[in-house]
Amino acid sequence: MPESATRNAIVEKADILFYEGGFEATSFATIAAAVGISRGNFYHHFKTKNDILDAVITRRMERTRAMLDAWQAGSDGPRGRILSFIHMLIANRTRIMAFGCPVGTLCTELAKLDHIAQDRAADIFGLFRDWLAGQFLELGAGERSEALALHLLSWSQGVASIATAFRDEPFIRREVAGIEAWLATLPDISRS
Amino acid sequence: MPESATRNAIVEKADILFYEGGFEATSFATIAAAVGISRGNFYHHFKTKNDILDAVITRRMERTRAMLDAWQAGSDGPRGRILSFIHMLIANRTRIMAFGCPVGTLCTELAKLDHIAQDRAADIFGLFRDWLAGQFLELGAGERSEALALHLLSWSQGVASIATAFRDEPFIRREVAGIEAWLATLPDISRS
DNA sequence: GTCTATAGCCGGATAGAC
DNA sequence: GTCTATCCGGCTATAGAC
Repeated sequence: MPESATRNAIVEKADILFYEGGFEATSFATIAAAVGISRGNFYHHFKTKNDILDAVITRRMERTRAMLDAWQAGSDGPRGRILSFIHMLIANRTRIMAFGCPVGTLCTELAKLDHIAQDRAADIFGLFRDWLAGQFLELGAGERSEALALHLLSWSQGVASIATAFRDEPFIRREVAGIEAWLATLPDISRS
Repeated sequence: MPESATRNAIVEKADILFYEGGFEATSFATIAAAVGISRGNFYHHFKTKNDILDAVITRRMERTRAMLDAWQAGSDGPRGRILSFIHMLIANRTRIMAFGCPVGTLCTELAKLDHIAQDRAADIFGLFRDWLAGQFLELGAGERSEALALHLLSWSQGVASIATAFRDEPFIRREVAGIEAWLATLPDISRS
């Protein structure tokens, strides 16, 4: 996997276009035009469409890890770090109302296509799940940590889904407030 | 809109195929083959792909209304009727893990395609929202009824999304139990 | 109403010149 | 590495026979 400015540009644009328009609906021609290269050049970097998808998922994994690491480095404590996760819903609200959650919508589309990369896409969710479970563990949730992580992941997915269907921004803010209230009810053994 | 056995068969198969494979990925040829007719015959009944989508959405609206009416006719009281809604997650768990929620995934796909029928698809959610709001109103939730309806709709969407990504049936059952517990915490003024 | 045949376009993918 | 040119197949959609 050699570093190449063109290759990086392709993956970056494909990432955006897959999110905004869906994987299948995004053609090579669309990506090539967005990058500003010919279709022929495209095939020098990626043999098949699945190769691009693979690269996009890899990119998303890397960026997700980097984001989680950055949150981890912030000295907010587990509760503050979970809030960082929750507040993505507010920060990205406009794009969520237009296109849904990037991870959830990709997983769903790949499921319907019965695509080979299904599980790799779900691994992005896995990064969030494991990181959140780590925070809940620090809060003292013990064995319930992973269930709580999945619950919170699921909650955010539901908010994204309904927000997309109804383009309802107040709904997002109301639900985020609800999540914060829920989080506040959890005991914190880390403050002792 | 004349009644026709062939037309009905087309809409019925298209409904299933759109759900299982997605709207855009499902071709006329696929539907025609599933129904057992030629593509030419197809165009006698539907001029464009959007026409089929319209018919599918109309069909889903009708079937949703019928289902909600049936639940309403059951004499369980508002809390029992809300449980009927929740238990769809269990009853349809296998298909949800494979293809997600029929309504949510359609709305999301149409959003990405920036499709004209986006709002009509969201109207199916609207039927559930309004019906659920009616139940919460009966429970005495007053002005909070619609927010509670959207919250429950969102919750079920989140469960469907995560269940699809991880194919995790125990997760579905755990979350359904969580929803039931949440429902039990709501006061009921209808029993007086 | 149902069929066959076909137009015309666009998708992914390849070959080869520069 | 980048381009142009091109192949092949599947797609939506139409025309017209039966």
